[in-house]
Amino acid sequence: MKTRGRPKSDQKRRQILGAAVEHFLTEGYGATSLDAIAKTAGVSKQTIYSHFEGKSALLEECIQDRCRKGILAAEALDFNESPEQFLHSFAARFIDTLCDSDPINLWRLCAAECERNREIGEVYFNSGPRVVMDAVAHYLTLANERGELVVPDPTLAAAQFLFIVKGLPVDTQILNLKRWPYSFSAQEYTEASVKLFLNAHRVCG
Amino acid sequence: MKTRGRPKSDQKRRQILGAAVEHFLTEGYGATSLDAIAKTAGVSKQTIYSHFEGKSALLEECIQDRCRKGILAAEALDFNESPEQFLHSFAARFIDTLCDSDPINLWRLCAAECERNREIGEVYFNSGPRVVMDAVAHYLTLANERGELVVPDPTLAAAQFLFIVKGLPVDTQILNLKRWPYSFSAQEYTEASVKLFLNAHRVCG
DNA sequence: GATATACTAGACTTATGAGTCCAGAATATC
DNA sequence: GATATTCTGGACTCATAAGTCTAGTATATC
Repeated sequence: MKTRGRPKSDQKRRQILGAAVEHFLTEGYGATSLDAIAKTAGVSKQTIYSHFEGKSALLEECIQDRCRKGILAAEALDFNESPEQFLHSFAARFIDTLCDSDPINLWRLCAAECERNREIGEVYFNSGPRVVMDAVAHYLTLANERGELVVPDPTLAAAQFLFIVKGLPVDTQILNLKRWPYSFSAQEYTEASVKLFLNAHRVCG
Repeated sequence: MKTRGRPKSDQKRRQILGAAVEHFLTEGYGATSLDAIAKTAGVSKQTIYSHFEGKSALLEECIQDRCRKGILAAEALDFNESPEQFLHSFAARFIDTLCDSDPINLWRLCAAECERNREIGEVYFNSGPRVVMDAVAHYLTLANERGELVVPDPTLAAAQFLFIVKGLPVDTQILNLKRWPYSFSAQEYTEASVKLFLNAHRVCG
């Protein structure tokens, strides 16, 4: 079903979305102007209004778009690895992904705006954290069935694992501290956290 | 050493700070106007500029002020309790304190603004998280010495404990989700997290 | 009482930005 | 080629807000 006249360009739409993400992430919602987005996108302001309802709707679509792209490459997971292997490599990659400036700024943006726009929190949670949690929970279910770990509630355990691993490095990054404020290194923390988790769930002979 | 003329009123200063905190926390930095703060404080705009350098400096002082007041009542801790008692009650109170709308909004505010104002992150960390971490680390040191728990690095372990306990409930609150998205309750999560920690650090044999 | 400073109320400047409007050029369908 | 729609570029409206200024009043010290 084609309509008369010139069709809207998907190319332009992507340009706008890309420029908007860039500005929103680095400058925040309030400090970003549509004129700036238009200029960066190489597009006239009117075109933005032709593709999106307004600034707020544009933000929602940006979050959605960015979450989809930002998901941890879950396809590369090997669910047959031992708990030690799997959780260590998962933790390392998870932290590596999350502590980049883009995901950090995305979280800042969501945290700041989701009080005034409730869709944002939903969109973020469902396309980000939820997916990662499900992947870990799936592995823990398997490990439990294989008798490698004792995990009565894999979903709960997955949440615990992710929060203990990400909590400190991510919060530290978010606060933008001038220097690392702890007596231990980031790597030490990650490894200790994986060990803590394994230790708590190990099979007692 | 008194100066000539009418002295600046500390009362006015507190009024301004109180009103500013209120607006910044509920509306965010960008959406708060100095006119609104002046009106709420019952003070003229000029008086704000007489007490503070400008909007940005006012924000810094607000964060500092709010952190001091928001610190968990650490004085009521009983370091002689058993690990089970201490950690359970600590976790419950910690979550209770953090999940109130004020601390949540304070975190949102810090997260959003500390990229553009690096002092904010420092102030927040030192007057908030640092203090709580130190208290827990102190208890874990004692418990380790008493042989109740095996805790090689109390500071690191304290961080792990706090992040596993707070992570899920706080993040959920921040994202402002419409309904609780997990298969377990918040209370179940907290208790399971304390147990996980105890289990990993328990004295074997 | 003289003087210096704080405070008020509101006007004022300046800038910025969301959203609209329009005339013309580009690109699609019929 | 007629027609419908998009895209452009810029002008335009309207609102808001940071920060300044001023004239008058209040409150402190000397």
